[in-house]
Amino acid sequence: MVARIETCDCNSIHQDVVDTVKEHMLSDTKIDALANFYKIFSDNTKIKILWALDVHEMCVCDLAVLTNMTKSAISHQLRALKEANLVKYRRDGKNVYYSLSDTCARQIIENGILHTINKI
Amino acid sequence: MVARIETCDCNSIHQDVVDTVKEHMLSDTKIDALANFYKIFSDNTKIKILWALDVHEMCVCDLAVLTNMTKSAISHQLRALKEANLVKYRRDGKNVYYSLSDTCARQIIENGILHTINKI
DNA sequence: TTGACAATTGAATAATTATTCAACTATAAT
DNA sequence: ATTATAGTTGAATAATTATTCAATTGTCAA
Repeated sequence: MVARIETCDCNSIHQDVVDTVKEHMLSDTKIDALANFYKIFSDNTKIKILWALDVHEMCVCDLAVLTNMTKSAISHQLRALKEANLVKYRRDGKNVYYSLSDTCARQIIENGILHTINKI
Repeated sequence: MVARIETCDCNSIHQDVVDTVKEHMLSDTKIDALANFYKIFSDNTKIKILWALDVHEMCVCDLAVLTNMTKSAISHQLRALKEANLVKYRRDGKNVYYSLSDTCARQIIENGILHTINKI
C-alpha cells in the first residue's frame, strides 16, 4: 500500500478520462476507512469469531477451543474487532464475555455470502 | 491464517455454548470464499481501481497515471480483480481496456461506506 | 521484418498482518 | 497473603500480500 513514481513510461493516456475519474474519485480518507473496515472480513479467524458471537456470547477460552487457537491469538484478534467497534464485552469474575456490538458484522457476512455464491 | 494446538490451557469452557455455536458455524469453504472476496476490498489500490472503473473504462496506463503506480503493479492488481470476476476487459490495438463485470463492486463499496460512516 | 510501445509475467524484495512466546494484570478462592 | 486461573500485552517471529525489476508477449506502423 505504498508506492510512488515521479515519471511514468505511459504515452497512451486518455487524459480526459483520467480527469473525469479523478473528479469522481473517493477521498483518501474514505478509501482508508473502507479498506480498514473490510480488512476485518478478509481473515478467516475474524469471520469465524464474528459469526460465533452472533450465535452466542462467548468468553476467550470458548473462542480458543472453538477455533483451535491459543487464547493469546484470540485476544489479539478481539482487540482488532474492538477497535473496529464490531464487538462489545462484559467482565464476569475472571471471565470476559464478548458479543456483537450490533448487526453490522452479520449483515456484511451475509451480504458477502450472496456475492460469493453468485460468483461461483 | 495457520495455527494449531493439540491441548489448550483452558479450564473455563462453556461446552454447551461451544457445541451450539459449532452447529451453527459456517463451513470452511464458505469462510474461505468470504475471506478471499473481502480481501479484494481490504486494499486501497484495489478499491481505487474498482471505483475508477465504475466511472469509466480505463486502460492500464490510465490506471497507472491515476493511482501514481507502475503499469506492472497495476497489472498484478488487475489480475486479482479478474480472478475474482470483478472486472472484464477488451483489447483494442495495443491497449487493453478494463471495466466492471457488474455492479457488485460498487455495491460492496457503497455498503462499506455506509457502515464505516456509522462507526465514525 | 524491424522498431516502438502497451501490457503481462515470474521471481526477488519489501511491506503488512498474524501468531507465538514470555511476562504481566485482574479476579476469585483458600 | 498466597495461589490459581482468565485474559491482556509487547516484542519477536512467521506467514501473507504488494511492489519492483527484468524479461517477454502482442499489436501496430514504418
